[in-house]
Amino acid sequence: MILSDLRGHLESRLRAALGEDKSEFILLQAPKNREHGDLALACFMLAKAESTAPPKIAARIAAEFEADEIIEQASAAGPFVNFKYRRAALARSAIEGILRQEAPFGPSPASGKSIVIDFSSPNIAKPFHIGHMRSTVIGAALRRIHLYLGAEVHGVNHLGDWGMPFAKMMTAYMRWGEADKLAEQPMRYMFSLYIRYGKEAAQDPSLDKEAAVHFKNLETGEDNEERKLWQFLRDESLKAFQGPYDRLGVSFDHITGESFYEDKMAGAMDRVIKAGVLTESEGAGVVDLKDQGIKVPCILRKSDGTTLYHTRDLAAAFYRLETFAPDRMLYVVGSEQKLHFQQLKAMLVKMGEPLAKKIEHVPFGLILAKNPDSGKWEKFASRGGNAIFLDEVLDEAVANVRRIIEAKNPDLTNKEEVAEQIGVSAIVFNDLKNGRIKDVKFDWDTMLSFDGETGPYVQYAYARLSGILQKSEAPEEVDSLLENLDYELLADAEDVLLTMHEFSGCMQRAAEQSEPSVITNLMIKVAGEIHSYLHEHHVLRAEEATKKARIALVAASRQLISTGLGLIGVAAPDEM
RNA sequence: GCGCCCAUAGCUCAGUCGGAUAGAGCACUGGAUUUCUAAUCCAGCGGUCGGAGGUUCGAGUCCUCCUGGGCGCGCCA
Repeated sequence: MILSDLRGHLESRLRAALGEDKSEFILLQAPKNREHGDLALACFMLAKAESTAPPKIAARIAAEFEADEIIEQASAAGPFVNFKYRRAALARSAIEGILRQEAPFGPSPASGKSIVIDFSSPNIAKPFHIGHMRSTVIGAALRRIHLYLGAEVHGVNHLGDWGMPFAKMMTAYMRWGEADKLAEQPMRYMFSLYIRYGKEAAQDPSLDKEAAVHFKNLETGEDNEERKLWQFLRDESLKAFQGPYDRLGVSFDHITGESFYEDKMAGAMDRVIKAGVLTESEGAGVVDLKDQGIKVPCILRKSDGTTLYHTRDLAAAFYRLETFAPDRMLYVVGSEQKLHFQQLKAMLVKMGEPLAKKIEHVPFGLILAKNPDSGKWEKFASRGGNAIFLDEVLDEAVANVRRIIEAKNPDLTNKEEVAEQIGVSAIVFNDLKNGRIKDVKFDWDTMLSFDGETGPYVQYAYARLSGILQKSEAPEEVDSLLENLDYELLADAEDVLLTMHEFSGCMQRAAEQSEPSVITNLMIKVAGEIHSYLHEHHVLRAEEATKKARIALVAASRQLISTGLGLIGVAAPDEM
């Protein structure tokens, strides 16, 4: 049994030394300046609790602290106590933990937690454009992160396959559509009809009324024309979406769109009525939320009797609660829909449903395009037809990678495969690099730049490590790799090792805050430290014992980067 | 008008529960390669953390107000 959790070890020692009642004041933090130490305890709060001066407490804790097999020393510096790990313990815990794939470096055993993640959720009969990417890659990353942490995860693609947007498509087709063109290229053809609808509906409001009728027919009819068209377009859309999903390496546990709840909405409405919160307003069925601090009521039934987004989300929430018994229900949906989820939660609170507490909206920023005339960043308007299709972006990135490969590594064997991996990854990585709430400024130069903090930068570190490992002819088997290893010889790798130890905390934070960028940034940091280390320390030319130790370090770094990139959905080719 | 989000280096962004001297990348300048892959590394340049108050031993981080930008605000999703 190895001890991977060095911080936990120090924490429990301090709790034992200071008393359990002080445990809330034991806040360990890595000093910004690593020269101070590996972990620091700020004594301000302890000092307050004992009403003495912080430096005094710090001095006392440092003096009374006895070194052990993990902690080499504790030293007071003003109001701080700085702790330093033994370098061998630091190296051993990270390298063995990673190579043996023991939690927290490896996958955790089943936690018993169940988590539903609603993500991607594109509207059917529309092309998969750049705007759909964020929910898709953020949600997919969260799904993998929670799986790694041992949760039972239900990733749901809540397709927009019901309601008015689809009714509008239908209206356009029924007015202007031609069957043979639809059969030829369904998605492209429907998109052109959709743009036409947008233009004509702006002039002629009767189109929307017509759409409402079609929706009513769809929702009430059984085997009518609307239903057949709906089935056809849904099937075609799913086929078409598989392309981007495959390229992005995204998978779902359930593909259940809004239509899935068609027969579950009546039950949900019954619960609303039973809870006594449904009222009539201008012919519609609404739940007033003023007492919940929300001015806008929630409409569940339109005056023509048809359902809405809220009705389906309510039915979906009940269904998921009963089917998956989740601890958390995450909705990876753009920040512009914040009010919607506030209303959904408020409505459930008003109904007295504890389910409300489980619902978490995971909002993210918009993708903005630079207006060439004004120079301002603006939202992409898909209706205006200036949407950028995801395939277009990925193709462009891949083409750029091809050029770079020809320039830098023309002898690479599987160029096309690697170009696809690196190109697609660069786009995904770029999306998951910044905090999800930030708007993404879509800029071709940034998107296609592969220097510095980018996917290829991390992949390059991985490829270098792979190359060294291959040339080393080291055994693949972990036990022999670690046999008779002198960890003292890795004291010069302390920066890499300390960063490796951040993995566990980053995973927790990424999961709790639904923030995959934490992992992305850790990978940049690990890759940077590896690049620096390899520059200054030769592995294969080192003296035998040192070489053995460094090979283990290389193998562990490679494994950790592989894990991290895997979690955010970025490929790790061995050569590039 | 009301509500929510954002504002940190020229640009794009990190900054963990409030803790020591605010960090990266890009761009720019200079340097490193008979190489385990230079898609790399090292150094330099660059800051009124949007502004003003407040809380605190301590604020980029918390509170209030203001400014600028974005998003949203009943039968769309």
